[in-house]
Amino acid sequence: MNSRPSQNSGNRTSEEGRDNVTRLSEKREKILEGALRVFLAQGYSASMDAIAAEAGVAKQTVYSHFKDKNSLFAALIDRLLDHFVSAGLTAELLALDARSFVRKIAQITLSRMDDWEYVSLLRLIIGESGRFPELSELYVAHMVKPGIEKLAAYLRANEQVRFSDPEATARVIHGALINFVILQEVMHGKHAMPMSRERLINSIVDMVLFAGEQGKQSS
Amino acid sequence: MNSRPSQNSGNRTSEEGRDNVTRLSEKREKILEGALRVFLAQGYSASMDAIAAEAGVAKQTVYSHFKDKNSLFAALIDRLLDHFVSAGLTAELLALDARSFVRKIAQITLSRMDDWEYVSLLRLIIGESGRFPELSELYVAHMVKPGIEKLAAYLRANEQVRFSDPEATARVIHGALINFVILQEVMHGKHAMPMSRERLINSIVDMVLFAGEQGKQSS
DNA sequence: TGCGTGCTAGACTGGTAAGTATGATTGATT
DNA sequence: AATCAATCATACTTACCAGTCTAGCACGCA
Repeated sequence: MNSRPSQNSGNRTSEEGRDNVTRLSEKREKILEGALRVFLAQGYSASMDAIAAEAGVAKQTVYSHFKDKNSLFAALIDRLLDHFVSAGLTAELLALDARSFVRKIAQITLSRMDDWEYVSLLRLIIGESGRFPELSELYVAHMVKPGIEKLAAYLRANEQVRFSDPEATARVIHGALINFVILQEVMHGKHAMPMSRERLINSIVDMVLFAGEQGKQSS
Repeated sequence: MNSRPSQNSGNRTSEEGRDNVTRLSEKREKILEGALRVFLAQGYSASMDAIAAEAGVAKQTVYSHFKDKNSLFAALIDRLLDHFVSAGLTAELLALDARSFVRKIAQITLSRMDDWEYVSLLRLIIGESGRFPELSELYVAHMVKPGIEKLAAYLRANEQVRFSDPEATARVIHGALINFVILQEVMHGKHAMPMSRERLINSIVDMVLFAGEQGKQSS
């Protein structure tokens, strides 16, 4: 179990002639990558020995870059949240008509179902939201809130649809999408209750467009 | 930390004259109740000593009723799933008109936000869905699938609405509701992005009714 | 050449936890 | 009164783990 030979046997093989700063961040990078794999696979209970081994680095090196397990974990989640912050929702999307816009948003959101890292991160953040409420609040503040707000802003601004409460409507759309990811992938529901993404997307698009249309006619 | 005096000091106080079977299940019950509080509060990493102490029972007694920690955990989750299996969705609800029906379903689902046990169970099952995939599959099979199927059956049968894909529509509704619980309570999002249940419910009801109406007119 | 820095492997400390073992107590049964 | 089964408190074994410590190695710099 811990008989990992660890390729680099204590010496710096000649091919690394970079400056200090670069080397420093290289180790830090390796540690974060190892921590990513181990934490996402095993949860917070993963051992620091396992992380050091996975990173191909001495345990002491981990502690020279991160104060303790908590700090490493928090730094990793921070990093992951940065990485996943929806770069989507910008510029060209906003120019789309309502039908294409909603469909595109849905496709982008659901495409993350294929990303093991994203699915594991979701599970980890929800699972540790008792022990680390700050981290789940970070997730909400950095990934959920901006996404819903942009979606709501689009719904409010677009001429083709009108909702009495665009904020709440945005939540319905977002919730339907994210919960699909949680049900199918995080909770392994795809075997017991399979459903194609297209069917979900079509339903969402229909509901939004029909309801948005209706909103225009009344009031 | 473990200086808990444990009221009952090794003797059965006279007021319990029940038969063996009753006493047996009484202990088992106490253990499960202690395990419930401790597991839901601390997650699977809770210690067996803590559980025994919380249950007011000797550790050995725990092991005489449950093979090991895994079995106790699984038995507890089973029990909790049974307890939460939506007794709703029966009889009188089905007789309601579409608007009242959807609203009622939504209110029932969201009312669980106030239930600490339900919120903690959700967090626990999702968090441990990596380590215990069977349990999350149990959750899906026992709580999610029946609920969505009943909802879909209603949508399919009701005359007032028509959807091209009632199954998918049911998922949208369910996802919007459950994700609201997860966001607001499990992930502590209610401070960063507050929203009243009524607003969400109104949006869902509007979307469902407008879209269901539209489905009738076309096709 | 010699020093400092960042790293390495590995041992160690102190604490916690799962599961087992022991021996006593108690109430029910015979 | 003797026995049995369930329970109790406590201590033990084994294992893991966070975090520290040691001693040595390799590279860069002066």
